[in-house]
Amino acid sequence: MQDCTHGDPLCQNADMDDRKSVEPPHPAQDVTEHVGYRLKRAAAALRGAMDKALREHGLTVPQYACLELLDQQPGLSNAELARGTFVTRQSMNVVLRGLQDAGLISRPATTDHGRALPAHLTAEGRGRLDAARSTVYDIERQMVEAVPQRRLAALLSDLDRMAAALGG
Amino acid sequence: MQDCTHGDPLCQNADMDDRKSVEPPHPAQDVTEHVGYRLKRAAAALRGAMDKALREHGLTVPQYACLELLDQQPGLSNAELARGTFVTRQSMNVVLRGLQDAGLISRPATTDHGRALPAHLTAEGRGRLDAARSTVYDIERQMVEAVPQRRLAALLSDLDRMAAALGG
DNA sequence: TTGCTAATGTCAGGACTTTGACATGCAGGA
DNA sequence: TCCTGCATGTCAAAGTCCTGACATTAGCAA
Repeated sequence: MQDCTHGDPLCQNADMDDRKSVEPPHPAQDVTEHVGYRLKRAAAALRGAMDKALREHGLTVPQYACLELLDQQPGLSNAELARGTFVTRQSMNVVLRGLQDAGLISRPATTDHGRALPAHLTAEGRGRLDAARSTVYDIERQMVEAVPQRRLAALLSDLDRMAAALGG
Repeated sequence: MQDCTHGDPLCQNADMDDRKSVEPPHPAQDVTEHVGYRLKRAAAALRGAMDKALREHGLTVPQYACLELLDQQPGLSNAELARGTFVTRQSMNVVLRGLQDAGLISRPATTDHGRALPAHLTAEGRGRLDAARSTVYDIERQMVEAVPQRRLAALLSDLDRMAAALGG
């Protein structure tokens, strides 16, 4: 059977089989067995890999996420981008200013209707995104290939279910 | 911004390698379809829920994770706790200092062998942990109950596989 | 012994993110 | 009309986290 896949000295339990048979409502005795811990671990691994890969392109993870969202849905506002990348409006505001200063996106100073300022990719921004996208997609492929293909859809669904259950 | 509701399992495409397949509304690749996006979303939801719940107990998420780890494995050092919570030694150092100032953990100023300083929960720290644990476990239960029980083990395994594939 | 490597704790600086707050603009009903 | 509620953009302050760097210590090999 599978052993402790996380290679740190923090997994000292030898009774994984017992726990699996008693998995219902009661939580496990070992935090490293908890769903939250695994989720955090996977997310941290993804974040770290993306961080390293994007640094070579002069982008941070939130910046890349912002560019990717703007590429698919041009004209998104600051608040919309914030919701799409799971950060606050204030954080996204900083990100947008950085991208704007770098000339990767453009935003009108004013608008004739409402307060939302639609952002758009510049030519340079699109180029930077295209360059960075390949490395990010490589990372994504590594993740996808690590899980059995027949379970991928279920995995995506379960991730969504968990997020929805927590009001994500 | 339109939200693509992927909560239903109908959103599964049989061929994983062909990313640009079905999905009537959006013909091309949609970032919200990517594993990384879903993972980030679920992790963000968990983080937010834990953040809100722990604030009532005067703890941050890293602080709680640190206490939980120390409860199960007393005597862990700063570096070991950092690895266990997926942050750097420096970040964990800050967390430990905060917990120490709050009187929730204790750490010797020196050691006779090596440099690692073993940390231990104080009585107050254990009490605070016990109080916070119930709310965190409630959140965890919400997550677990959102996914079909027969898929839970596979979900945990797949999360580990993805993390391992990225060198987590 | 001596030197090298790896791991640890710590400091400094910067980058990122959050909470809190305030002002602006639109849509609804009294 | 007014005005209340809601969403948005922005500023300020604090907290959090990271990268880079340095000194200390144990373990191992020549």
